[in-house]
Amino acid sequence: MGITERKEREKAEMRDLILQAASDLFVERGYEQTSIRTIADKIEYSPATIYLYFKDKQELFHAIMDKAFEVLLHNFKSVEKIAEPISRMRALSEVYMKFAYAHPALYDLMFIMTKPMDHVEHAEDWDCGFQAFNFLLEIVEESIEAKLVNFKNAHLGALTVWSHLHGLIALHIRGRLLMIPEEMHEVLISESVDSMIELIQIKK
Amino acid sequence: MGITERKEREKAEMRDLILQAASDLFVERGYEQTSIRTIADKIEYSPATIYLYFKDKQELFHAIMDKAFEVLLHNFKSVEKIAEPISRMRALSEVYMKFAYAHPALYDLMFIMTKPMDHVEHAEDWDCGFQAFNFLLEIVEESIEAKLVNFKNAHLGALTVWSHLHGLIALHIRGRLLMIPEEMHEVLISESVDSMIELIQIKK
DNA sequence: GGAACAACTAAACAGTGTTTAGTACATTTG
DNA sequence: CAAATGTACTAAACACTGTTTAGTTGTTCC
Repeated sequence: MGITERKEREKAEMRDLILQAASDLFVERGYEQTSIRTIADKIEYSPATIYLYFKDKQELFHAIMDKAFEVLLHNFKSVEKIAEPISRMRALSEVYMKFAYAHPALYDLMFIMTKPMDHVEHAEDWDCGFQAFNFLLEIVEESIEAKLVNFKNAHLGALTVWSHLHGLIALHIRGRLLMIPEEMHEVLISESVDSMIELIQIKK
Repeated sequence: MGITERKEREKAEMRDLILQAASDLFVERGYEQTSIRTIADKIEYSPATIYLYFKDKQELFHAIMDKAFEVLLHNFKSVEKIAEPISRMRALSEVYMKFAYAHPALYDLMFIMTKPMDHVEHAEDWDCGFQAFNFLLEIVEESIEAKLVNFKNAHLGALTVWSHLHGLIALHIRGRLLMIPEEMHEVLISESVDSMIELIQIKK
């Protein structure tokens, strides 16, 4: 019965074709400028076809977000081999920042835009986000146990680190750092991350 | 010649009427759901009239943002009387957080949304943001001079504090804290701010 | 009273996300 | 093999969006 398998494969390929075209257009032109019609044009199908593979535009962009999280989580895994928790936290922060700078549009989709999250209310619907957060959470737990860091609990520590990183990126991506000369941005942001990781450590 | 004055006053009143209607609709239904037509309906004028007072939707929402910044800056002024810089920074942070929680839609407009900023490229076009940042900058400068805080320079300190506050609010407002139980959010966020202000101080 | 000007609007334009009804082809069945 | 079923796709429409144009109405000025 190879025939149904072939159909399934073709279906998956078509889904991927749409996803890839949408992702490319989104990265180069943004969300608003990526209309269902422009995606359809790019893959040379009619707009209605896209609705045979995705419920609506939101679901399509949620799928793009999921793929982006896969990349981020894959990058995260590269720091797992670092034994010392503080070094691992430093490395994780760097991977996170690098991802944001390499793919600002995708970062936007994952952590800033409302659109892909509008119908996500429960944690189960955002498994990818959960996994990424757990990565940080475990590092903080280990750091607390090793008395390297002085947070009341792991959630507080993880939230503090994450919100600092996110705040820097979000203000930058959304153009709110106009009051700081542009040539200072990069240096200042990486200095801010460094100093934050210094500050949270317990002084000996 | 009171006649031209009356006309000017009427023009300003009409502008304010549009602004207020748009602001109300935006706060209760969001940006997308606040169309030029719904604003026009609310004030019982035709959609085209709105374009006699604002170049486009973006300019209209930029004006709403400006008004929101006026409120924030007014709130900021209430901490000026606090002499001790660290206490003043703590108070400023609280005012900032309280504003964000009281007016999440406006906070979004001021610090997250791309729309009102799309045609703002130079600092001069964002005077309000500049003023708000300076408020924090001066406190950090004073704290550094008094050796209460150990940042290399004031810009680094201000960016660190602001991005942390913004990160917490932005992740919360845009629904990215799903991995943390909702009942913990408020406590955790205020604990995070407190601990940050503790950490940046020089230990004696 | 007639000209100039201002405020306002109806209607249209080009775009959006999405749905419906129907076509054309591949597969399965009698 | 021919007819029936099922699947993939699309043209066209619907109800919306921001914005512009041309034209109407009413006020102000000489």
